[in-house]
Amino acid sequence: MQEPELREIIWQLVAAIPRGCVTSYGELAAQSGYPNHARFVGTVLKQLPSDSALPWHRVINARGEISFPQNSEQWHEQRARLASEGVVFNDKNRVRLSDYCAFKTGPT
DNA sequence: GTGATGACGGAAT
DNA sequence: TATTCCGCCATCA
Repeated sequence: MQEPELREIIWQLVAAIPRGCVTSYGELAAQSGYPNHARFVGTVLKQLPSDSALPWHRVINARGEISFPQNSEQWHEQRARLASEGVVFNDKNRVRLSDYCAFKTGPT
C-alpha cells in the first residue's frame, strides 16, 4: 500500500453512507480507487473495533445479503441495525435494490 | 518466502 | 432465476 492509511479511506467511505441506505464491498472498493479490493474492504471492516462509530452494518455483499452466517450474532445485529434504519429484508434475507444507494463521495 | 484464508465479485452452468 | 466455480488481492500463520 502506497497510501499511508488506505483503511482510513475505507472508513470515510463507510461513514459517508447515508442512513437508511446500504452499499456493497465492491462499491466501496471501487470508490476508494481499487475496484478489485472488495475483500480488502471486508478485511478492514473486520478489524473495526466494536467501539467504532462507523455504520459498518450498511455494508453488504454484491448479492444484497449479509455476509455473516445466519446463526451468527453479527448477522442478527447487522440486520437489526438496518431494520432500525428502515432497510427491509425480503424472504430471502436480501436487501431491496431500492435501498441500494450509490452514495458517491463526489471526488472531482 | 511460501501457503492458506477471507465481512467478495462476477461469470458460467 | 438459483447455485456453483473461479479469480483478485491483502493479511495471517
